Amino acid sequence: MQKGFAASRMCEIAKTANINQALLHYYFRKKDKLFEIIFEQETRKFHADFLAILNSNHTFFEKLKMMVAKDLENISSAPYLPMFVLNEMHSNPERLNQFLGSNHRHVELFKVFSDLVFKEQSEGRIRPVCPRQLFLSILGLTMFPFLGQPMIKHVLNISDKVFDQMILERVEYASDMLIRSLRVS
Amino acid sequence: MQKGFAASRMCEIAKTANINQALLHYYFRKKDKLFEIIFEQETRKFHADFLAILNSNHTFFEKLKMMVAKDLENISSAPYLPMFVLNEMHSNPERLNQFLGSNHRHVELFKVFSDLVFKEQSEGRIRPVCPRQLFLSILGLTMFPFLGQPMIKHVLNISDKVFDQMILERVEYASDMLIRSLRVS
DNA sequence: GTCTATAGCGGGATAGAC
DNA sequence: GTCTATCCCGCTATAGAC
Repeated sequence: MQKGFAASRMCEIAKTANINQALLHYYFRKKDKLFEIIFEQETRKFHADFLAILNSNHTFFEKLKMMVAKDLENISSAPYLPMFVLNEMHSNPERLNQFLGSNHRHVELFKVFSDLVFKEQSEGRIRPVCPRQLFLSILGLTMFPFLGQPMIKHVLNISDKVFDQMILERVEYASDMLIRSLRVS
Repeated sequence: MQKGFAASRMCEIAKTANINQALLHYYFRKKDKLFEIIFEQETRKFHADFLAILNSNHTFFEKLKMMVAKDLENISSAPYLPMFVLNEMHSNPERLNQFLGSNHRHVELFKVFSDLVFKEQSEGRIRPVCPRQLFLSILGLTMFPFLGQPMIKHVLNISDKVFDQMILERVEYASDMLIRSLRVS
């Protein structure tokens, strides 16, 4: 996940797993196949958590905060995942169809979100807003710190510890920002 | 820039440039060296534009909007750049010191931004806010759509044309969001 | 299932003619 | 400067013993 598909070496993966390179091939056949399994597995959790929150009984603003919190929590436990997934889709867009093309899980997820936004909007609880822009903003606010982690640590001139602290504080900061931008007053 | 360092092929680069692979090596010696030149060159512009805006005579909110607009404009003309830069720093953090370690351009840029935020804050024109969090938010709101472009197009189920339109509208959306979150009222 | 050894090729880099 | 031909290493993948 740290190095991405092309820069990863089968022998290095085997060594890290304390097994032989031949054994690694015995289990997964091909590097491609190993990749697909990891990719699919790691992606699934995000989808499930988001959907559970959207379908819960909380207010919209509560849901927003929960999404931000859960997203930051999930990524924190696998900080290389966002870059891994997004980079692979950049350098190899065919993979997209390969995995997401067949099932429409993700498209459906956004539809649930979008319907919810329109409902809140028509009932006057939030300002008029484009659901797409809002969705991108949520993901951008949570995922970007991890996507840019090495550069950010350098530019902000902070240690690993301060970075982690910043991520903890980001739940409050990002959800507050989203909510302020949506309030009708 | 699309495929990243590891997945890029010298022969493919040569073919695209309509030259011979040997000639490519004649000019740049090594793949590494070619990479460094591109990396350094492409990174420079962002820094200069940001600094110019921060040092201009506009109000803070105007500056915010200009930063968002200029950032989106710059990235739009090189949509693969953010992923190229950030991914390379992920998979090969040593490069960071190699390029940014020696000169402190970027650290200084953030200091200018940070000082400005504190000034606005102490003079009561914006709510108290952590400059780091705000800085990350600006970059996240502008860069994420490009970092996640292939996945976003799929999840939102939109065409290239709609995506481009969305980016145009994002200047208003993102700056509005930032400003709403900072207003004192 | 787990290992050693190696096939086989893709790709970076160079030699050397022109 | 520009080309063709080629070296050679690194990496995926497999063959085959145990």
